[in-house]
Amino acid sequence: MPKSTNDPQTLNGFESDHPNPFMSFTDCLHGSLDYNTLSKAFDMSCSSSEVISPPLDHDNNSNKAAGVGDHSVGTTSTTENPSTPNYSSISSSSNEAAGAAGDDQVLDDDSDHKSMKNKQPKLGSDGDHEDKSKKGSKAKKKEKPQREPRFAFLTKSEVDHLEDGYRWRKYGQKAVKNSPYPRSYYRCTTQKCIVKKRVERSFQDPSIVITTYEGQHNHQCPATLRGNLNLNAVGMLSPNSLLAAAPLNGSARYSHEFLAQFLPVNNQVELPNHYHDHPPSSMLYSNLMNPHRHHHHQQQQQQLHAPDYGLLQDLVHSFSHKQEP
DNA sequence: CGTATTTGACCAGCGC
DNA sequence: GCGCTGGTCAAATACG
Repeated sequence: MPKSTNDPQTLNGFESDHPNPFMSFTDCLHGSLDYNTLSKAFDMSCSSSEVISPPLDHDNNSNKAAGVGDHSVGTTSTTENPSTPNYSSISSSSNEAAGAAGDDQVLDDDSDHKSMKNKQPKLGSDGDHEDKSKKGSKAKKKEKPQREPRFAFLTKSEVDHLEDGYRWRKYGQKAVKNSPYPRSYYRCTTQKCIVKKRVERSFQDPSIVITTYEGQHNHQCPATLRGNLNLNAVGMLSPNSLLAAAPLNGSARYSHEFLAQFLPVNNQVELPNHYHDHPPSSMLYSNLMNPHRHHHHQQQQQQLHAPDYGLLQDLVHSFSHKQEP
């Protein structure tokens, strides 16, 4: 799985020493970034900024799902093309929020209960009687499993499975309705770590990959441990690949503040020359927020504006609205 | 041979 | 109640 080491951004060396107070994706992923932080961000946005994103649920779930899909995970072709930065967006949702908003399934939290559920008697397996007992317990009470926080990264990349410094094991793949691209399900391979992630690719804009993380890592980033700072999540998902951010749940709202937390890098890191041609996230970010600037990036925007289905659409629209009051 | 991926089946939730 | 859909499991397979 670690085959795919894409990450165009590793080059930046951004996080290699992200000296700042801002958190890296990695931080976020392994929990350094307190969920509350995000919540706060959202709260702020809620109170201070306009709603740019409709609850995900307003659309049909399937559509959302349809919008994106993924394929090969393990790594197909890692296109480490420094010249082709990925643009990604981040979004998050909180447990409660998730449930409350009745958000859709793409990010749906219920994946948890599903996992809890005891499915599979499956052939061969001893599941039979166990299953029964399980069912019994299930029947007793289906205490809702607590939902894990989720963060979605909208990434513009040719690589489906973005290297984020953690090790993932693929445990499933499903075809996405209305999309030629499947959705892949991954689980952190670290023991006791329940973090999961879903990778989907927009079929309208196949260059966009949506990675949804669920839960927080309760361990150090393997890459970091190895001393390979370049493998930091941020490095992979890269700041320069940030496209936009959007909350996954209906209750959350976008905000500059929120985004700022994920798009800090630019502010504190000096970019390689080639980034002048391919401005990093912040650029894009500002672009998203201020469409009238950075013309040559409007392309990206347009892609995003395209009536996509699914999460992508939501995300995109959110931004669109935000931009155009 | 151990580990990771693929793939079909299973299950729960939701809408009708 | 039925069918659809998303999410997960685990046997089978692939890969090193």
